[in-house]
Amino acid sequence: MPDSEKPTLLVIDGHSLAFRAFYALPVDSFTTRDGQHTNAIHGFLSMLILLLQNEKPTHLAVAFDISRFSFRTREYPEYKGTRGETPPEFVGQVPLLEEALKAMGIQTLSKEDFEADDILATLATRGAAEGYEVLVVSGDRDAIQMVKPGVTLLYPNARGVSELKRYDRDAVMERYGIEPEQYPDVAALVGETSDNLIGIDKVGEKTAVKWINLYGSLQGILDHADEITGVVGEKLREQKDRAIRNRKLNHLLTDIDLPVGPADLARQPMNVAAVRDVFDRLQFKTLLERVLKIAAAEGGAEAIADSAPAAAGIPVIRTMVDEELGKWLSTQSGNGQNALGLRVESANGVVTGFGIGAADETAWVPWAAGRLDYAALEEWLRSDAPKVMSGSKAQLKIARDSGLDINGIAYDTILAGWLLKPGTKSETLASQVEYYLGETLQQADPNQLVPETEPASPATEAWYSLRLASYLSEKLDAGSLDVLESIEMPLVPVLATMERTGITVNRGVLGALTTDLTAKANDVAQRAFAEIGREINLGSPKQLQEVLFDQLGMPKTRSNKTGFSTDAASLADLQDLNPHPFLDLLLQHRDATKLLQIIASIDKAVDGGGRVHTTYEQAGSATGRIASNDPNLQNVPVKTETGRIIRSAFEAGAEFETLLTADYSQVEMRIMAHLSGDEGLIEAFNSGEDLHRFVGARIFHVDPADVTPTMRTKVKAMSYGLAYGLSAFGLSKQLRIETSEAKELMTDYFARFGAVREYLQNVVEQAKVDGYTTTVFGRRRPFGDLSSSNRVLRENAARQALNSPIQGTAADILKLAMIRIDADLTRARMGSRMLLQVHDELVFEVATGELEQLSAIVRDRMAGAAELSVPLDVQVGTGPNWDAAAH
DNA sequence: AGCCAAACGTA
DNA sequence: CGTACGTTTGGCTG
Repeated sequence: MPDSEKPTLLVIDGHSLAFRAFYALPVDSFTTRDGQHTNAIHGFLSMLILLLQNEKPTHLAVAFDISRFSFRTREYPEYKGTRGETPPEFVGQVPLLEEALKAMGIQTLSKEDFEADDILATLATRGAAEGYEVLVVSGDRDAIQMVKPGVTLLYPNARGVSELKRYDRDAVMERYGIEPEQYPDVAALVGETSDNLIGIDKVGEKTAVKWINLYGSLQGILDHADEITGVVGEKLREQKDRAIRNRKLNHLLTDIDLPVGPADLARQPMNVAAVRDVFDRLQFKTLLERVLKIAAAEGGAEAIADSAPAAAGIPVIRTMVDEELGKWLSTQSGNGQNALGLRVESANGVVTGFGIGAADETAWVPWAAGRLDYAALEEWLRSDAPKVMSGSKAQLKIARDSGLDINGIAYDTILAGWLLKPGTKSETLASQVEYYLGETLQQADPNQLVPETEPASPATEAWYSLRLASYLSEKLDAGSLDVLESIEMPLVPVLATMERTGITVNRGVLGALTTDLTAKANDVAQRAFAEIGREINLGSPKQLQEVLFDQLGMPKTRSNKTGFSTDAASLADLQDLNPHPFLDLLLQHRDATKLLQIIASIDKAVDGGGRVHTTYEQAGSATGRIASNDPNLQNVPVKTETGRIIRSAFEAGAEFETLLTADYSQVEMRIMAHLSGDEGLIEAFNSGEDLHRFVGARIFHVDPADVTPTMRTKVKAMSYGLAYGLSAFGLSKQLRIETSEAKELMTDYFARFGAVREYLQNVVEQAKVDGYTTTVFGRRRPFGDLSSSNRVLRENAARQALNSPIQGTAADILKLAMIRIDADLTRARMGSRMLLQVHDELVFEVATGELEQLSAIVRDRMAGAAELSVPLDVQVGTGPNWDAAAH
């Protein structure tokens, strides 16, 4: 059999290669935003990808050492003893690497008490005997002994892992002048510093090779030790035990017991979704593409073969209307008792049909406005008969745009998947089918005019939604399921209504402000240029760095990836240390351009009716909050005078009496009081006194009336910071006070409100045990890094963990309030409408004559959304615009 | 064109 | 060395 037709078995020493990569690539350039180091993973994977492309292995495995201890260290405790502690930056990367390999369908092997090289040697021996072309990848020189006909060693050169040198028998002969199997004899004589194996003094590679060629083997040399003259001969006779010991230790075992043999290592198809998931987390953009290309190339035939049985499992699609459909619907749904999958299909925002999925049958219902034979369908859609969807809010909006309302949306697989894994970016139906069911949902390729494969029918999509729902419900714990059913699902139609309603924006106000700010920005820019004698792009941090640190020679600020920071805090520091008019002008320019940018993003979103419609991302945040985008109406300026002018452009619609805003005051602090049970804090909220004044009085031992504004500022910053895991250092930075004073402030705080500290510590401890945190309502957020050996990762995770129950509970509370307010508005058939949600605030449009009624409902529902050990305080304000309605 | 980092707006 | 987001910009990469 010619070589090209032999199966190729590729076996890799995972640790040695990853370790090489770790030292070959700079740690700093390979770090995720979260602080996870990835250089070893990156180096390893890029090498692996090259190997997959170039060698096209049919069989593949990566072997890892389990620990640094093996039968060799038992025999000789000093073995590898010179190696210092493995750097923690490296250790943390190995599990992630293993995860990536698993996603790529690559088997990893390890065996207690043995080293990876023993696994490789065993597999190489068996592979060669079974007719494989074996490629061994290892950075350990001992691996040379594995080389023989059918076994080639790929050895990384000094420059890292990007280039591998091929050692077959001839290459070993050429490089070392001996047969591969003689290499351990040479190494035994010379010694191996990296393994802490000392050789014979005065014997180097040259001498050892000469002897081997003379006497054939180490044994031969020892047998003829008397014939060797000179000092080396003496040393050999004196120290021959070393060589014997070394030879014993560097012999790789070729017959260890492994659970798998070469044949079991056949390449497996990649789990594309899992690959995406891991690579996304590692922030490997280019590598992901290269891997996906390989997956497509090699998985093509297999993937189709794999999906064939699944495809056969997809029920036949029936196309029905009217009476026939009515009968089918009532049968399949058990008269509205059983959930059916539903998919609203649309083109250019207009409904074109509905896919409906039952357990074993699916239906496609084409739809066109105004036709009469859809009575049964419309009745079912409108009814409370349960429906399972994927991405229901967008579909609901489109249906409503076409005059069809949908009730009974009981389950959304996207929201369920998010509750299972909050913090990962939100999924699509196709990605869920792939990830959870391991099947492929054919999708329309927007880049191809004539698609290669027919996209799945909406009926099939509906059927998949139904299957996913039962799968995901199994996976979700009771608390998360309760959050899904009692919070997230009821919120869907509420958000859909808010989005469709939008809010009126006065473009005149925005236009006038744009004119002013543009003039201001230009003026400030010109004056800034005059200060530095040249024109630069003030929006370019890079150019600013040149001006500040090179041209003006200012002291260096805190460093970031591109050099030194020019953010507002750094510029303020510079203004203190090295006052210069340019700094203030720059800040003014930043301010003006930022506002202009926000205005522009709002302005371009205004529709023909003068309203702006944001889109709420319900499955976007890790804590349970809702996000707003396109445009983001949750970051409209409010803190500055000019910012408030922007807010004043948001007005009540022409037919409405006024805007009403309602927000929770200090909701997160109240939740902290509740969760910690701190009696001091609870008393603070029950006393009716201003919170920060109350706390300040306790900390500084003065009467509430004597709390100065400075004291109050400090207390306020600290109180809020606590819920974020603020350190004394961070507090000192923010308040621009000495670290010692900040430390004292915190000590004094905890002396008075000790249960708060206890609670915060406890949250992290509990999360470490459970692997997740929980809100008051049962929403979970998983944490994996709380026990990480990487300090940055661990401490980041701890801060997130202590904040999540607080922020998440606040999110749950407002969501519940929204659901109940919406229900009240509907029940009372009111004309007033809920427009915006900004985390702890709601904005309403008040219909004429409804102000009192609405105000009462909003107060009642917001204050009553949760029963905490402290009251929920709601502030309500009204006015013609968002600014005026604030209080 | 697409992606990243920086910067900054909100709660 | 403070949580959670989204958007824009400049600048680099392909």
